[in-house]
Amino acid sequence: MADQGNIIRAPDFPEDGHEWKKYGQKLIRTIGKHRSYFICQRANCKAKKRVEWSPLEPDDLKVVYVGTHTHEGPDQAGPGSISSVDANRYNLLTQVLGDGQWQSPPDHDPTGGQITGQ
DNA sequence: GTAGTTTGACCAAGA
DNA sequence: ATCTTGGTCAAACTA
Repeated sequence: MADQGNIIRAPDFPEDGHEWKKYGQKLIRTIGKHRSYFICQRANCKAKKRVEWSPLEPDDLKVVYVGTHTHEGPDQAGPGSISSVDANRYNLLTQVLGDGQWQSPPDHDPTGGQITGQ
């Protein structure tokens, strides 16, 4: 079909190497951006991913990982090696795609029980 | 025929 | 008690 340049569509999201299944998309009015919902299709993997981007600035991509991959990376996928949890032991990861700029952290704990790395 | 994707509607929580 | 938003599920369509 001729791409209707009018309808907003998810831009080319960066490949994480994992298999994500899109299960929903919504426009968040509070931030005025679109948000797509993805879930890892890997068995035993309950990791979820959210991608939000500005309808007018597809360059501002923000990928938010929720949950953790119970399986190793896309290269190993070892069911018996759940050591990956050691790297993803936290439940929320936020990455900014594009310019690598964070919109504006409300000022959470910079090192309080967050991803302090250790 | 399968897989993946899309849209709409429903539900729940919070203010 | 009401309204709005966010999140998820199901069904349908296309490639």
